[in-house]
Amino acid sequence: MVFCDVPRPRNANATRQAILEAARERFCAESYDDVGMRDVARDVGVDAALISRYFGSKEDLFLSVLDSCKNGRDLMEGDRADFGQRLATEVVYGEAARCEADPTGEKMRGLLILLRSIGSTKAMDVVQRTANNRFFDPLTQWIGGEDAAVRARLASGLIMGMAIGRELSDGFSALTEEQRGRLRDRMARALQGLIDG
Amino acid sequence: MVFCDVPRPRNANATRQAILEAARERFCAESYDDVGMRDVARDVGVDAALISRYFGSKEDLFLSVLDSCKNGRDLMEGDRADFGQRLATEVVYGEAARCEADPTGEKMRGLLILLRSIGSTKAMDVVQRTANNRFFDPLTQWIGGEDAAVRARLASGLIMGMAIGRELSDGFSALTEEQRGRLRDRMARALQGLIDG
DNA sequence: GACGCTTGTCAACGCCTGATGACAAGGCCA
DNA sequence: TGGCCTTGTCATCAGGCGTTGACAAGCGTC
Repeated sequence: MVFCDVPRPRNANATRQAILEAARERFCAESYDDVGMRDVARDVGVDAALISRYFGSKEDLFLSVLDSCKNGRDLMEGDRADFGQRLATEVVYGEAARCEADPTGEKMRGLLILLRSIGSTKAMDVVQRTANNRFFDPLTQWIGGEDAAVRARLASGLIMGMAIGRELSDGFSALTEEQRGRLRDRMARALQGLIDG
Repeated sequence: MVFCDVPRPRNANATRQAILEAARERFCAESYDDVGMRDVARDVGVDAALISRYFGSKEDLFLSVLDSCKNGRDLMEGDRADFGQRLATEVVYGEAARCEADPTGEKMRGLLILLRSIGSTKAMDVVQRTANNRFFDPLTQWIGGEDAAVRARLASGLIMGMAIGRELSDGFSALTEEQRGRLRDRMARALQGLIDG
């Protein structure tokens, strides 16, 4: 992209932060295995060796990225009566809906990264742990009441599955605009039903 | 495992079949990227070069494996009124439930392979195409009626998401036996509701 | 028994990956 | 200006991958 840029100012903190952000974007778009240290380094305009020095290993970088992401708890902030609608909109419309409550899609980012790297045996430990600590458990606690654990599993399953279905079908491009709307509404209702009991 | 076996009888068809089955098992347990040609070859007791000769490339092997799996349509055979219960049992209990209708878990295998390799950019094309041709489309057609496409998306999303949730949490091991039962029942009801309209 | 096709092995190639240690250059301080 | 710690680069390593073409061995046929 930029091959005649001014040299990066010597600032370890800023560089570290830039690496973290570039990695976050990469891990959000590709799986753990498909993201290369050299790719991230190129995005930042830095040598790959520097990443190793700052973050240790690739797995540590992945962990740092996950830590830097919004907690699953952030998905639940806001009016409880709107939870289904909010989540369904985010999942069905994806980036297109990022204008009001979550302009950058930041709240979903952590979950997206986890979903991307499901299946990678190298990242499995981290993915499992993070999914439980930062997604399933907070959701269970937030739902509360009778059968909270069961309902949380169903809700998160629906969210994850629809997010994946969206990936598998190019953002539900085979559906008409009207159908997407009904998909959103049905999903919202299903989610809300799980929240309300 | 077996280092002093009798040499494999010279039978191209049988060898090809053995490779296909070993690959199917591998792709069912690991992602496209994590499965190595040498791994599959070792399982069969054959040199990796032979796989390349028989199947062309790794991607072709993956495609052959998917083709050899039960079609998504097989998931829907059986009593329509039991669809939710059958699928929910399969997904929630996994291998433990493979005794009656689907003793080998064969019917779910194709879907599992797709889920495992979601996220691998190298396999994405094949995964997308197969998911649509052999899973989404048949399900939509089978559901039929008003809003079939939308309901099919929701149903498949729920199935995929719960299957992934099961992977992420070691077969819902954090839930009690009773909770797993309720999870199954709730999921069955949700699915059946989507089928019935 | 020798030819010839089929079936399978072996060694190697080119490429890519994450990681390492030696080295260059910026910038602060005396 | 000269030393020194920090920040970043470069060449390189060991290891893994899928794939290839040359070679060995089995087996039917003449």
